[in-house]
Amino acid sequence: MLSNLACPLPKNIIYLGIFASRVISLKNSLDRFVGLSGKDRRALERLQAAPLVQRPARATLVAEGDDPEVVRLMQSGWACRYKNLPDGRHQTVGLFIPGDLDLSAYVVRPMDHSIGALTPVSYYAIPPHLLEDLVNERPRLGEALLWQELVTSSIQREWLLNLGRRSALERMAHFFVELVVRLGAAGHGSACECAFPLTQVDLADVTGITPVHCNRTLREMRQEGLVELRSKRLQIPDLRRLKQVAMYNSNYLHLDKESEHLHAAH
Amino acid sequence: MLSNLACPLPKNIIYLGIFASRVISLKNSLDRFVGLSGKDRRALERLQAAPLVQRPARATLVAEGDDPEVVRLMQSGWACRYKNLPDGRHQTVGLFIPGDLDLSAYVVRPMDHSIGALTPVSYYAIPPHLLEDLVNERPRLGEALLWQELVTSSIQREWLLNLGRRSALERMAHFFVELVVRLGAAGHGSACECAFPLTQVDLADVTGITPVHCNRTLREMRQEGLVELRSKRLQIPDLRRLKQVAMYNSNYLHLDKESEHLHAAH
DNA sequence: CGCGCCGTTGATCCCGGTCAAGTTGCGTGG
DNA sequence: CCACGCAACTTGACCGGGATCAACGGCGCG
Repeated sequence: MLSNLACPLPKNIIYLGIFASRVISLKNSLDRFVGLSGKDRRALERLQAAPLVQRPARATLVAEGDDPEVVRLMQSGWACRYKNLPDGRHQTVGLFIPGDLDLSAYVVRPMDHSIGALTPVSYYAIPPHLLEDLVNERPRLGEALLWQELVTSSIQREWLLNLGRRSALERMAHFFVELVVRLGAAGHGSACECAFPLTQVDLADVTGITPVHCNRTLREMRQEGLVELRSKRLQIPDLRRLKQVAMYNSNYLHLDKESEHLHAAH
Repeated sequence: MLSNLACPLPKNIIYLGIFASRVISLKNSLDRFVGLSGKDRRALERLQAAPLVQRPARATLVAEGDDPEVVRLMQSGWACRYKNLPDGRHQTVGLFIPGDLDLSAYVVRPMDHSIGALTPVSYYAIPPHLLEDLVNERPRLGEALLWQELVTSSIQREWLLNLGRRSALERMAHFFVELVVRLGAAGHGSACECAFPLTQVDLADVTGITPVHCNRTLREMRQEGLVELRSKRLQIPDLRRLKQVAMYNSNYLHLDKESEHLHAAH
């Protein structure tokens, strides 16, 4: 599975900048959810003690059946969760971008899916007990983690709707919109453009179609002026129209909690 | 949406028996995950203070966009989560059976999906603050709730694989196996038989196909001797074969934590 | 220079969707 | 008691989105 993806996220440099204060992205994302006090934030900074692991594109970070030993906080690059069937079929069931957290190891149990690097990645390998201490000390952080998990769960439900009821073109449109929105919220890319390091095969794995049909659908979208996909970058000429095509409803990302910051911070 | 389902879970009587000690099923399910101490269990019993709500079949328990005000602990009957598209298409994205918990309200935010009763249901309407107090007092319970949520998430991932890569027949087979296993683990039904109050339309909503094709697929399964579905009961003559057809792998339900009970209890 | 990954396109097939028309069975009201 | 209505289930005929199989071009890298 090791390979060498030619264009490893041009924006990595920016990610690194954002992570100058290394856990800031996680703090931002947790903060958005529940509102953190100064003490909560300082407690979070202890995560910086965790080692930073680097892996090449296409590396398997954790395989189905493994007992994961660390909680992973993505620092740069993209990764995905995926599941296999014994006859070779497989489906991507989730996407990690920088700032995303994988809590699989937080409550120990064998993995029911695998995690693979889509690009070269780096992540903090956080020992579960470190997180556990943190949560015992600052219960609000535990709530924040539950929040994180609930949002991940919510995205999965939208993907279920995607795979169950949207057409191939609608699925791809929906995925593209979700992508710019999530990346935008995390501080990468604008409202209508972002990095897109996935191959067409990767994209087919995400959308539950075949690579061939993925190619044809992309051509159609290109001809319709819905998206442009060149040199590992995604451009959306008319986001409003793409959202219409995708029947996109942003409610499932729960990105609108900013107003509630006031409640807990002090 | 109100209707009158003729056969409201013959086993309700048994459910009621099981709930003689009303939260026992929740305790069992949480206990399986993390192991609870005597104090944890006694704390859980405070949930009995929550009011027991009854709703008819086909009632909407919570609608997309609502701000849910209570955490729901299913006591009897079946319910499901579902999502709609503006043009009328919709997809079931999760199933509630007795003992299941919906934490949507635990961290307040508008619902990104709806919850509907598939049969007459009753559930405990737990005020979030009650749960919050419980968790602050007994952090282990917070961990148990996170566990619950992680397993729910895991089931959703398996459903993603289902919708993305399994054929109609495989999906239905997989759903049936999951059902007997989950119901069995919750103490309802045997390894090869259980209640099945869903209509073919409900089943089509779950499996992401049309009711017509659902009917034909059921016929095929019946002819193959894979399942029998009569008078709201599901019978599986040869569970092993059905599992093979479904390419079923039980790892995602994480039902094998019993051995770890010892760790925390005292 | 050649191999392998990625993207692209054509030809053909088939699973599952769509439309339409029954049938069955139960609950309700005359 | 029967008539009616409606929801669930069933089946047939046809269609089409997407899968499958196969081939080829571009290009980065060893």
